[in-house]
Amino acid sequence: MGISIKEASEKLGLAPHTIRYYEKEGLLPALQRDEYGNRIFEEKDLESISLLNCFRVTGLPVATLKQMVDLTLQGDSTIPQRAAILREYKQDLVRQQQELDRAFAIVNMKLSKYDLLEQGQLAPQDRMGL
Amino acid sequence: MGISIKEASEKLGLAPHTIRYYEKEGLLPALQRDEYGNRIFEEKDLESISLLNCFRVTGLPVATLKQMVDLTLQGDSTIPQRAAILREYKQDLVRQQQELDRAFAIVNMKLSKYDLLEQGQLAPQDRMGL
DNA sequence: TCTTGACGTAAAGTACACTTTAAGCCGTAT
DNA sequence: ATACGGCTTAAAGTGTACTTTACGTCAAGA
Repeated sequence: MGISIKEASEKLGLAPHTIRYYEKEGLLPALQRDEYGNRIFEEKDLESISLLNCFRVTGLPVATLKQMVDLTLQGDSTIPQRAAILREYKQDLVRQQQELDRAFAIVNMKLSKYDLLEQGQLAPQDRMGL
Repeated sequence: MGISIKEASEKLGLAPHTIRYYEKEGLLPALQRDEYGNRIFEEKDLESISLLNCFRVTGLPVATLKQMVDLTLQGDSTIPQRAAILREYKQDLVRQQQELDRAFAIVNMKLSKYDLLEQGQLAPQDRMGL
């Protein structure tokens, strides 16, 4: 049925330690164990972890994820609080999007400038920092 | 002519300490001082710091920024190395862009689902984690 | 049987980027 | 004249998210 932490780790691209850490922090409250106490991962667990990881790598702190999980365990009455957290998080995603756009623009500009310089097409006074 | 660290800090939205930290790490090698040793910031310094900050908040480590600054100080012969760093960084920006897109999609889906649930329009079995 | 490898826990350690602390100098306002 | 606010330095401290270590259990293969 379910898979081991090693297999889950490989499917998710996360270290086994990181998954144990997430469980210890209360991010995976429904994880099953086998007769020896080993964690068993089903498809829904992999999806949960993948979602947690997606939010994590885009800047949502572990503590906030924990808060969301706890609210979810309390039932539908906490939906307004969860929605509030998500709306704030979304604002942050927008900010990150803007920063990413700016970084892209600068990198592309510099890379084309480097190309021209390597071909000797650009005068020195047209150069810029970094 | 130039402005103080306090003013620069306000213009950039960075703590004065952070700017001093960047200078100490070698990220600002050309910063001028006044007769009392106080840092003086000109427009080009603000631009440099703003660029450094843009790259930083989009995941480029301080150590890599330092590497770029050092290479730049060595002249045009290091352009190939700088271009290589920027290309790798750009790859990472693409990865971040994808993660951001996924996070946006999930957040939007959840927010609309919350809206429907609050209106009692959605059956319980249609609900999802978090 | 015994070693190997994967799993477990708890706790300490690491990496990164600041951030705070401590101590001191400088020019102006009271 | 002396206290205040802003600047300086060097070094220690903080927060976050892992990551590593140390130690122990278990089941299968040589």
